[in-house]
Amino acid sequence: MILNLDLASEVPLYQQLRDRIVEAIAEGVLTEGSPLPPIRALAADFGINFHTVNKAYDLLRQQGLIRLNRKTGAVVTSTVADSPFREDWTARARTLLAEAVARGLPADEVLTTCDSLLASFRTSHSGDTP
Amino acid sequence: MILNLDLASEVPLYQQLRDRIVEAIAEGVLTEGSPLPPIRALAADFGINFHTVNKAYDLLRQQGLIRLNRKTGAVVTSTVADSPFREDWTARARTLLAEAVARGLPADEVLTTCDSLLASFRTSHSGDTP
Amino acid sequence: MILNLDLASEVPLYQQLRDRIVEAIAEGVLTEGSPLPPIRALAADFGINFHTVNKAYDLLRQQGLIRLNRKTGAVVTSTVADSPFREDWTARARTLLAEAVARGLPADEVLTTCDSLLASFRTSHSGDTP
Amino acid sequence: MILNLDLASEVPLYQQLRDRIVEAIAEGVLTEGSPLPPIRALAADFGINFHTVNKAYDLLRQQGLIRLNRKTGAVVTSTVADSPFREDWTARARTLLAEAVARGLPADEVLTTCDSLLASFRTSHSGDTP
DNA sequence: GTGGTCTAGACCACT
DNA sequence: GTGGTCTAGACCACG
Repeated sequence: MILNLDLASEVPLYQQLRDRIVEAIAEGVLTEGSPLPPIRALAADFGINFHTVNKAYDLLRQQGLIRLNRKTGAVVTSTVADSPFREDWTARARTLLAEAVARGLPADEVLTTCDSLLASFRTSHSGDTP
Repeated sequence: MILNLDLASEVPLYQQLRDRIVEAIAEGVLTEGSPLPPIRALAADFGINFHTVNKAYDLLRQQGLIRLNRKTGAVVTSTVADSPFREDWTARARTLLAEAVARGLPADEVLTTCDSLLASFRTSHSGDTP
Repeated sequence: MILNLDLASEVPLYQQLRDRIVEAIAEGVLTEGSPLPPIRALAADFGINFHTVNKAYDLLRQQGLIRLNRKTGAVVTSTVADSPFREDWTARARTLLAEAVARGLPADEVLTTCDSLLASFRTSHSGDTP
Repeated sequence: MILNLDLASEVPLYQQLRDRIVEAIAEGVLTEGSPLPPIRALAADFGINFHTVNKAYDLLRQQGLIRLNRKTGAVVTSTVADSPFREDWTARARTLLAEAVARGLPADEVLTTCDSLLASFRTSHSGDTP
């Protein structure tokens, strides 16, 4: 698993880390039961504070995407999207899509982009379980 | 134009305000040349400080969505999405879509949701001039 | 004389107008004694308020670049840069050049750009009086 | 780092502050990674409100010259001039140079002044690490 | 102890 | 009557 962090970005490191891991899960690179690297190891890899990694893992735990355990470390869990999540997500998607439309992107181009992005997830995912 | 702000939200007020206005533009409720309410008037409507509204308007100005003018007030401008915006937007969309997939939402359902949201923009927009 | 105004720009119209006229003088398109278009005619050309043009002309008058007269209209005057102007200009140049350097432009490239811009003025100017 | 602000100037304080910091970066007084004074400390130094300093810092952040962080405070970042900046800067340089020429400054004197100003940046910069 | 947000209220420039 | 600037002071989030 290769994660790209941008140290110069405006986005907080823990947020980037969470985002990259979420993307890895969506892509199927990480599946249910997959172990995540130990916090300290990952922190050492990036040369960042382990508290930062800890915070990212904690965010993922709160969202039910991983389980933290002293023995097993952090492992990916399977989740079902509950209703509150759907509502929240749809509201955020609404804002993001609105931004694209307001900035002049044609709706069909936006939808095509979404489709491509989703396809990139599906492809990598389906490849794992033939 | 009715804008919903959540005073108890984690999201800063000025951010919410910006988001609601972006959505209004996407919906076609606000079109090129549409005047936005004066800063102080809008602040009074919501019972918030005019500096907060000012910050939201300033964000919109930075993104080229509105123009601020002492004479004419704030008016919506037409914009064309430039290349940096497209890249940035796609990256953000990627993260958002990944979150949905990682949380267990089927890709086709996600795409349907996006389509519906985009359609809701199109509908309101085209509905203005039958 | 063709002046390009950007109605969508952040820069005030009267400022743009002043800038374009200053550039025309530097280029030699307008020389000492050249008449400027009547305020109302210029305003009509651009479809802007004549007060805006008036303000631009007034700025130019304050800086000694033109003379306003009921009979002759606005005519370009020859000026010699006085000491206060030199100081003020140098300070502004310092800030502008600093911005280029701070943003990573190499000093020699910046100087070359300045040279090219100045050459473009010289060329047009010298062509008028062979 | 000594910054000169003119409280009586037409130029907004936050703008002056931004300009002085940009100059300090160009001079090499501030280099990549250099910490800027905390907003409130700088405000106290000048006897101005911290919101004013905040606005100056925010401008610098928007232009990619500094990074703001709750942990590390404000630090100078290295930037590469992108194409839009180059165009914008050249347009502004054109106007500024035109003003000098229109006011009667000989082109070669103008160029010499630019050269001197740029040299003053280079000198201070290279002089730090002999 | 840092920057970020929000409130409150002043005066100014422009028109 | 508009947005723009500046001051003053509060509380919060982050680390």
